[in-house]
Amino acid sequence: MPRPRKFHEATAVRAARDVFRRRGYAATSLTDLSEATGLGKGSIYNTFGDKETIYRRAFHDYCQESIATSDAIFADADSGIETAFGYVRQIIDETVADAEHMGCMIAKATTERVPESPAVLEEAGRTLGHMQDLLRVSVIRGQAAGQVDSSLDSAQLSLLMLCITRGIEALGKADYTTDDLRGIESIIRQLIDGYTPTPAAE
Amino acid sequence: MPRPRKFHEATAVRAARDVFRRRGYAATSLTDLSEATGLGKGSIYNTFGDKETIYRRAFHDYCQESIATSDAIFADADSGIETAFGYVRQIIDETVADAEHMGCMIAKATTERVPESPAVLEEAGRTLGHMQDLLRVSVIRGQAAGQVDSSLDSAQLSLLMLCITRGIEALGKADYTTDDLRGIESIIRQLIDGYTPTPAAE
DNA sequence: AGGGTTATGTACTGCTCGGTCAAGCACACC
DNA sequence: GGTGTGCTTGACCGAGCAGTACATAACCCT
Repeated sequence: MPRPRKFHEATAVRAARDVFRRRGYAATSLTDLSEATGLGKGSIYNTFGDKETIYRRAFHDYCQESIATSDAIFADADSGIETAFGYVRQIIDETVADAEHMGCMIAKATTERVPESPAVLEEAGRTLGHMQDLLRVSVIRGQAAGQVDSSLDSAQLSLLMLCITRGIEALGKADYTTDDLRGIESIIRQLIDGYTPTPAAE
Repeated sequence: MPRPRKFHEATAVRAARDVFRRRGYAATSLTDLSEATGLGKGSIYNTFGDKETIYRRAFHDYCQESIATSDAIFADADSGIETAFGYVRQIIDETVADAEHMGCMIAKATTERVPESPAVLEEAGRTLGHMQDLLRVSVIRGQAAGQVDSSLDSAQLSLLMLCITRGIEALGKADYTTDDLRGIESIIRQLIDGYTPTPAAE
């Protein structure tokens, strides 16, 4: 009986997400969102509630998409540690390809909204945790396959790699070149490949 | 002949800096700045010009202070690579001690203001470049002292370490624990210490 | 075809924003 | 101690903000 919506909710969320990603939370006005989504303010409030809620939806959408992309990369389980390097490479490619410098929304969200918004912190933490889990599986398989020395702590190593991806993202925003970022990938690969435990130190 | 200012300019900049660091650029109002500095709006405009200019001054101040702190750490030239690890440790300590989650202003500035503000990008790039230079000297000395394998590319390795500090900063905002961050320090140290070039791969 | 229900568009609210400005004030110099 | 300079104060501006109210429109079901 009710009048149906004439817009697609997920599409609107994605449009809002891109605006937030470009401008950040505070600098995005409802008018911006209205223009980007094509919805009137009334519809926005009717559908989502206030600005904070739209942002959360948009951020959630971004995180889900990131997770899906990563899952796809890590689906190739047989390559062991190579899969993890592939993920690092993917982050580099994304960073480099991001000509508009929108940047990763997880970084943007935590930087701008934490500690003000616990919901953002929680979603970001969960998403990063997922990435680390994927990396860790890859590390462990690499250890099983003899690609990675088994004495290395897989939790620490996977967190290091997560940390490096976050760092790459940050450096990308400061205009470091593709070659610079690839150099990071290459040296960490070299260090992991060339690691042999010394008898003295554990 | 003119009436002298009754405030200390550098003190006002520091107060403004802290507000910007906490709230970010867009979310900081002139009223916030006025309250934090104790100056009237008129005085602020008279002294600094518009909001953008105050921000740049504040950011510049932050970068200078970061550089000074880092220079002090790296002044101990004899420790070679240990100095670089000390720097990483310092970033961890800062991140952990930052109970208010203000975060590093370089990260905040590049995330929020790039590409909109080229001046911010430039200042951030210069500051990060300085850090990398310090790290690189430390790496090279470490190689000379036999702490670090000489076949490793010092530019790449120093950029990797810079990258890791940026990553640590980012993870800190997502509430990773002190132990997690220390684990990152420990594993990168282990990788560098335990690296031996394989005859096959360079 | 009509009615119930919800979506939509628009005008509007009260507020706060960044920024201005004029009037007075305090000091260093004469 | 007067005078001029430029600092300070606080009222003020138009614009844009997040959010609301309400009349109207569109659809499904009966």
